[in-house]
Amino acid sequence: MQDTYSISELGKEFGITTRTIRFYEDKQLLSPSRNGHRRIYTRADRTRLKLLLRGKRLGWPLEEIKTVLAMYDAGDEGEIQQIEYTCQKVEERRAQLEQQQNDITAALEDLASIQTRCEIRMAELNKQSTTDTTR
Amino acid sequence: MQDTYSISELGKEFGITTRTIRFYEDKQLLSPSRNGHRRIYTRADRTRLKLLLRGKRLGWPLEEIKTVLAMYDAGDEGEIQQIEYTCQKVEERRAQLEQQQNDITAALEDLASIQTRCEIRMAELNKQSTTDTTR
DNA sequence: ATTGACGTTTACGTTAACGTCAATATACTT
DNA sequence: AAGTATATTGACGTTAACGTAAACGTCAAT
Repeated sequence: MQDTYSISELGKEFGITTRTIRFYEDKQLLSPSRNGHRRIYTRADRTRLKLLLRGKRLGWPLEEIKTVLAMYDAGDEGEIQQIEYTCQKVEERRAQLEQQQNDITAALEDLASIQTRCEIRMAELNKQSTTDTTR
Repeated sequence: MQDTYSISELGKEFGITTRTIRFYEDKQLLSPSRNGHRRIYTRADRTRLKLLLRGKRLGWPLEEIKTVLAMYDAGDEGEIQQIEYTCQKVEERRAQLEQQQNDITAALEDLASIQTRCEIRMAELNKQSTTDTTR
């Protein structure tokens, strides 16, 4: 485990281009420190990117991912207003995640039924081929 | 439960614009019948749209949703090639869904921990306010 | 006969999320 | 000193997924 990473190292590790990483920075989702002009990513930066990509896999737009990342930062700081706002955002996100969970469950069930139909059809096809007049 | 639906009925029911529904048709995700020029949606069409929107909530691009919808249609028809292709697609999708499931589990855990931190911070703030010198 | 609600096609506009150069800098190696 | 690898910013291009607006058709109600 390294302490810091270059932009290309992170790109390789996560299978994304450096352009993409810079784009995320441009959109203020990342803010690495610099050594001169060069970007240096700490472990915290890397974790942030990891969370970002998880959001992507869940289909969230970057703006939404940004607010989620902000929740990580704002969870134990700031005044009442800020904390209550964070709490509310947490609840919203939880609701959406639960919706997604239900959607996934339903989708998996559908896939199972499609698979069953496939198997039945395969059996049919095998039957046909064994009694086939062309043999 | 109606037998058929107009485009605006479906739009209202699912909270999307008619433009969106027509766009999906243009992309060949739907293919309603017509009464003259007017589109008529059967229950099957409605189900298709419902599945489509579920895919959207899971963050799938329309092209991917299209192949998934094709799986529903191709599950019990066609020759070996076709069925095996469908089977393979089913597996791919299952893998992605399971990945998403894991991501959701992780995200929910993170939210829980953020919530805990929020509560701790709230307690701190309450403590401060009760012993506050400004009172 | 016209108004209003609903529908149609056609076409251009917009935003998000990058890709693709190009020109330049820096550092290490040979 | 020259080459190679890796980095930088800046600018323009691209694709997906619609939005928006124009111009028109149809039918029922006023």
